[in-house]
Amino acid sequence: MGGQLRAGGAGTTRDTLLAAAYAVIRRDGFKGASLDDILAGAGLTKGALYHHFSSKQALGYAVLAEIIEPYVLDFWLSPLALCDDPIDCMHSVIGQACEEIDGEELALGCPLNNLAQEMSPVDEVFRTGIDRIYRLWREGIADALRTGMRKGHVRADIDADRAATFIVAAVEGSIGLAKNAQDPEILRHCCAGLAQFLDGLRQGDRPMPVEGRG
Amino acid sequence: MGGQLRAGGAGTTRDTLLAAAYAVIRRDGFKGASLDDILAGAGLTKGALYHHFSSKQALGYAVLAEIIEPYVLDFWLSPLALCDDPIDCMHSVIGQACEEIDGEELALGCPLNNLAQEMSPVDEVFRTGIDRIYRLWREGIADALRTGMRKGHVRADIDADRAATFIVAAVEGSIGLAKNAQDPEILRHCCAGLAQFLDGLRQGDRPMPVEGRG
Amino acid sequence: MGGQLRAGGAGTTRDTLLAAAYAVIRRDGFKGASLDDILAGAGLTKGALYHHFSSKQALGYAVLAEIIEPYVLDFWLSPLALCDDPIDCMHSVIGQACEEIDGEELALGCPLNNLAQEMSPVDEVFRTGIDRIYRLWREGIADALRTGMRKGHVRADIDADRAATFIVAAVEGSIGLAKNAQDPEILRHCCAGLAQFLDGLRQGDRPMPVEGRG
Amino acid sequence: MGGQLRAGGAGTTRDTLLAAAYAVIRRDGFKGASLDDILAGAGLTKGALYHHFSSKQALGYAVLAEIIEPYVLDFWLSPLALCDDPIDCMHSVIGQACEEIDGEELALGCPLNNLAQEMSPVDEVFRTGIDRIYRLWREGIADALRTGMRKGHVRADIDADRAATFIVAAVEGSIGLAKNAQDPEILRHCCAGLAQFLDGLRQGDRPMPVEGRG
DNA sequence: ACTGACGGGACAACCCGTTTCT
DNA sequence: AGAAACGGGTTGTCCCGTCAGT
Repeated sequence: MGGQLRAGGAGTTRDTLLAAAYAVIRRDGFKGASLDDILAGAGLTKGALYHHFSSKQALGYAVLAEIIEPYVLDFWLSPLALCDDPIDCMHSVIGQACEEIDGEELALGCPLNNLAQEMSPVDEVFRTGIDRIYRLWREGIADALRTGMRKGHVRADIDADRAATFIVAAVEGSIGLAKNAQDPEILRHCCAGLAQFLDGLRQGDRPMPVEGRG
Repeated sequence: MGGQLRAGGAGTTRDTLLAAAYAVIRRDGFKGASLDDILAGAGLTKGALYHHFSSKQALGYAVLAEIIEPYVLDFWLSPLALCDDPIDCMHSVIGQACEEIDGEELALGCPLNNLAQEMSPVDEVFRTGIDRIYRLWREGIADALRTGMRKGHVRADIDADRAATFIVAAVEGSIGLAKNAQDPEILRHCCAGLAQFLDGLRQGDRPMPVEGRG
Repeated sequence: MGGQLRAGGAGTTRDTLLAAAYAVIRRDGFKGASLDDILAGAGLTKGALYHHFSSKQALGYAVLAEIIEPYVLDFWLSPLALCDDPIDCMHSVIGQACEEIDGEELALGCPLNNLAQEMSPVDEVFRTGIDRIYRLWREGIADALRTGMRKGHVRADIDADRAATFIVAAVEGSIGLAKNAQDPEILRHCCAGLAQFLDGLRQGDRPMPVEGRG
Repeated sequence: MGGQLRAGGAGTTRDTLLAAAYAVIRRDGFKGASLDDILAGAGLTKGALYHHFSSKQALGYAVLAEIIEPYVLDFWLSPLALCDDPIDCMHSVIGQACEEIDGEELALGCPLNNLAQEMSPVDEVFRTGIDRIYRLWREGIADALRTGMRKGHVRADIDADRAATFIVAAVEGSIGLAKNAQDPEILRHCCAGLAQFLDGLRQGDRPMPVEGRG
């Protein structure tokens, strides 16, 4: 494809469209995102959009696969590949998430969860693409937990797949709750609960006592 | 609201509209729900709707306040008012939720979370109404945990508000994850993780061992 | 239906829409007819149109069934029901058509043939509806010819169905040719040829000599 | 036109475009034929098209003049130049047309008539070009009839121009009627009627008896 | 000679609200 | 109280034409 010609340089028109679409979709949802808004944000016109994408659906699928998927997997999984103790690692990733998500970012929620709740009942392609990301996310955590078991950091009597699934669910639920409350305090409380659950997975049985009441 | 005037009689036109709106909104989201679809489901016409509600927004707010709020609070909180041990009680409520949510119900997700993720960033009235329900839900659980502390069923060194917030977040996250996966197994795994967290709150320190790997 | 309420009075909104659509479709074809043009001609708006018709297709089908079909059948068949000699009768109908079709009317052609040539290869519903009209038209002529045979006006050794089919084809072909030429002379020449064919069907074997050269 | 410059070589890019455009226009009409479809069929892109043709209209005019005109005139007129008896000759040409036009070909109708009915009221250049072809067609038949008169094959008391015009009209009407019916039987019936008309033009006055009823 | 990106406009479909009338 | 007609606006889609680049 002609795309190869400029694969080296960043900032193709296609990338501009994806970025603008990502921003509007995140704010207004997929159905609520108007193409005119996206195009205004990208500084382009209908002709450009329909040259690169056959439909609004196709644009949305590309945003999911090329923007959201790498972002989520990179943020949550790549630290796990480098760390020694997966529980320590997840603690720090969650802490980082709590810090980064503030102000306007907080009110927008998780782009993956937003799409999932809106589109999965009505669009099978979206649902499949989102399911793929969730599966990779869960498998990445489960693999890290199993590695941690072999190294003696994680209790061996737990089911890594189930724990990973619950961790993902709790993360998404926490962000979603804080998004609606528009209150970073809520997010921190949830992160504390999640941290408590993570500590329950540590080798050495006895969970860490919860930090004193605020 | 005017609904109180005819609260005695069942099956009013207003109730029919609310029920039909609830069904369509749950499936298609609020923006995606067309008034024509709702009206067709109710067997009524525009005139009836705008006689009872001033706008689509007003209809949505009424669905939230009169259908979703009582449903959520009744399902999750009323058992806690009757039980002795809140942790046992929540175990059974969660178990009930896991059983009830299957097939088509599973794919539709939690009506409260659906509305929250879709509307809270773009409609402040919705956000406030949803926030109210989440707050009541969290307070109900926190109150039950505090009562359980006094009775000696719950560890005294935890923060009841934080734990309650995390529980609500984990519940919504679990349903949301299972909704996208369309897989009741996912929901059961998440419930097991949540149960594990709940057991960590028990007086008597040592968490229940997780059931053996499937 | 509510339509019964105003069935007695002429000039319903629906009729206005049909008439305006007929005019624009006849001029620009079905695909070329813009809804905005039709609505401007009717003095109405989108809301009115989509209240009465579910789509542009549905509007087109209604124009075919409620405007074009009665017009064609009434113009060509009702005289045959009253006449004694079908060949005399068709002579006069064809003569009437030649006179009526002039100027702007000539350049627009036959509305039935226009729709047939444009839509029959790409829209099965149109094709079926048009085929129905052509069938009724052919059958009406064939019945009249058979009646004429019994009365001794028409040769008994011809196939009435085949003759009727050819007559319809020749009529449409003649109008179509004159439409493109925008020349009423062409139409008159064709009508003369058709008249010659009709005379060949008369009882008394020997065809009328053609009128002398122009 | 520039086409003459490369008339010697077959399979030029220009010819490819014309062939692809002819195929799509025949199926979808001129307005309905999208340039993207034509280009996809030709395996070329916009740049190639607008290098050879200044607009979609120009492409259509070229299809008419360089594809349709030679095809129609060659099919209908060249046999007449070789035959001795024009009526015998037309019988065989019509019979050939009846045999060749079947299945998918039947449903597409006559490319000349298709263009005429769609475009002649809205595009004067098309109308003129089509009129030219019809005129040449009619004149070719009329000339053959006049030659036949001199040789004694054709009745001398008819107007050759009028007869030729009616023959062309009847041919187009017959193909058009069969196209809509999607029934080769209709076409055969019409051809029989046309054959009957042709026999009425023979020297020797008495028309051939029609074949017995089917 | 030909490619691909892009501009800009038009169209059908849909949707929410209002109003009139029964 | 409710049915039906209608207004007015927005959205996704598609399509023709141009232009810089090779």
